[in-house]
Amino acid sequence: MPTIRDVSKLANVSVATVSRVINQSGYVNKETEEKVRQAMAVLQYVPSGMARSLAGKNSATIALIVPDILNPFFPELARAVEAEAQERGYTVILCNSDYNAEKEQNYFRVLASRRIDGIIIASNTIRPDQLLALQKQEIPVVVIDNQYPDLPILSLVSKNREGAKLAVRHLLEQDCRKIAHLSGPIDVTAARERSLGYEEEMQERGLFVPSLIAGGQFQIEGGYDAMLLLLERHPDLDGVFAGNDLMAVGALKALYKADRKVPQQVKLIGFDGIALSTVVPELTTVAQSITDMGRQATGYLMKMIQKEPVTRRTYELDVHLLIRQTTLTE
Amino acid sequence: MPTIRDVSKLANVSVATVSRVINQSGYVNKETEEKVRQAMAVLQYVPSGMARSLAGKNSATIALIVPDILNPFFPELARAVEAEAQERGYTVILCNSDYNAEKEQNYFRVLASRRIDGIIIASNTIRPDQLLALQKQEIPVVVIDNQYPDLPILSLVSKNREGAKLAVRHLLEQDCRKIAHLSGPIDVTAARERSLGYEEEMQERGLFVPSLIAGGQFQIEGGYDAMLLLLERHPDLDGVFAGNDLMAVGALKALYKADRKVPQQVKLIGFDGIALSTVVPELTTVAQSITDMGRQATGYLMKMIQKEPVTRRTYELDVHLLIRQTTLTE
DNA sequence: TTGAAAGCGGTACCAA
DNA sequence: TTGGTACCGCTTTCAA
Repeated sequence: MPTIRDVSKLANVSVATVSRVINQSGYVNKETEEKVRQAMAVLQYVPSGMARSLAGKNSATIALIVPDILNPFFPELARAVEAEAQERGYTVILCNSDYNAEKEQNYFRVLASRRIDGIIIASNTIRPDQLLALQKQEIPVVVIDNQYPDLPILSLVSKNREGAKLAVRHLLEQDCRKIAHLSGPIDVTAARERSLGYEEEMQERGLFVPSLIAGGQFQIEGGYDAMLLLLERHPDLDGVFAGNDLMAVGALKALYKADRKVPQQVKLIGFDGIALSTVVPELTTVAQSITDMGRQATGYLMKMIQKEPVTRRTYELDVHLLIRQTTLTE
Repeated sequence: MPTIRDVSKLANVSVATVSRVINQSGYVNKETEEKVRQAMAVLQYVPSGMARSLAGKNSATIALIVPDILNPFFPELARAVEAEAQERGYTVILCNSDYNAEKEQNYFRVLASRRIDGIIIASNTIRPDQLLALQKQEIPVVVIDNQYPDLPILSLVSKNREGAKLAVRHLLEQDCRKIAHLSGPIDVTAARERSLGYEEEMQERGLFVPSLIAGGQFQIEGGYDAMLLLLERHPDLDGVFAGNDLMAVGALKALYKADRKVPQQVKLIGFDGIALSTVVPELTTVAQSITDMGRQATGYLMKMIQKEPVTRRTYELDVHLLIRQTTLTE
């Protein structure tokens, strides 16, 4: 691979000059610049990103840490982050922690050694003090799907509570009265918020019964098991609000197995709006703007990296009801 | 951030010595080593990966290029690649090309500038000459899901043709006689192979009719549209072999819309074995060992990176039938 | 407007 | 066993 020196020799100028034309910095004579560009073209020269980072300051690389790349929510997020980053000349390192705190720790070591410019974290295993530690090391961090109200941490979350209320209200409008809830892991903020939204809305109408709630992982399995449990407890339930779409799919399977017709006997609504939710029958869901979330997260991170002023607080994104087949009795 | 020099001062040794203990290379006195380790711990020293790469030779980074991160096949693949790479101390850069040749070209520039150690490519937009060019630049490449029989390119593919035959035979055993096929994009090797398998198997029994084939993208939409088309052409079809699981899901939706009962009236089988295929009803499919594929690809790549001898040819992976609900009349 | 040279944080060869 | 030091490829003063 040709180096900057090769170019400088071929163009008969100093490396400093070549560097200037590469970076469009400082004064360079038009003709000189042309000579240099010629030389670069001839040699097919591509500057070494590593050397640049070492000499300069930034690595033009950010990391995205997700807890479960198999959950379609995260590929969608990754896609948006990656697209936005690429447009700004940044490269994304994908870190999949598999909900494993140890793997996550390992990532932090690796990322530190790479002098990453910033991190987007969508993981619930992480503790706030770790985030603060990163910031003290001057590493900008944006958190997704988790919030720390009293800490100077920039985070992006959907209006989970509000979305849950939308969901419950929609079920009520469809004449459901015995509405169950499949809640996600309590240590996940989003899951808690959604459960709270459900609870508040049900309380308000005097419909709340604790045994209508069953918990599980944010996965198909978790939804399946929880649904089966609820059907046992309340064979007459007529509506289900699942903590996320994956759980809703699990619930769908359980309902199918238990011979409940969806939506005729039981109406079902999920949360997330992942593409997969267009199964048969298509899932009604509370959709998050996953792409917006990814793009915005990347945008905020870039601002922090460029030391532009950003308020480190929680930003909330709108959600909207996506009414499809599982709640409609046509 | 502390540097190797900070450590050397604190430990009262030279940077060379510190470097030796970091890399466990050369002779170092036990006690000296201990001193150095102490110093590293005190300073919380983490060597700069960039500097190491610049001075040494490799970047300990590989890239994974996928055409569509939203297709669950690829997150599964990415997960495996990432896991295997991490175990070997490598970092993975994820590149999502969205089936866009231009984006892909851009990636090549970026990756070259980063002096990536190797690339795993699961993209059909790429041309063999580009792969050869990479190899000429000493950049090891492993291709997934595409093959170049006459070129010295290491590639990993599932036994697509054989899998297709398995699928068709299974449908035949379930008494299907009018079996349609939703084929993927012809420029994707895997899609072609699967179509060929279907064709051969049908020909052999004198069941082949060209109009039983309809093509589309390897996505839900593509399957949906193709299925609708086929139903129009052959309202009496009783079996469907979809080019991949996503298309099968689309087909499921179309069949549902057309009021065909699956599996009672029409039996359906997909290809891939992605987790999502456990929708309702659960999809029978020809499963690839996606995780194996990812791990093996990474393994071969590592061998090439370490200049171990590897035969650059096409390696085929077994597939197996995963019989679930869409082909079973209980 | 251009060039010389001092780093950036390591590695590795050669002496001591 | 250890240390001195010349790079790796690029950026960035500082002078010319």
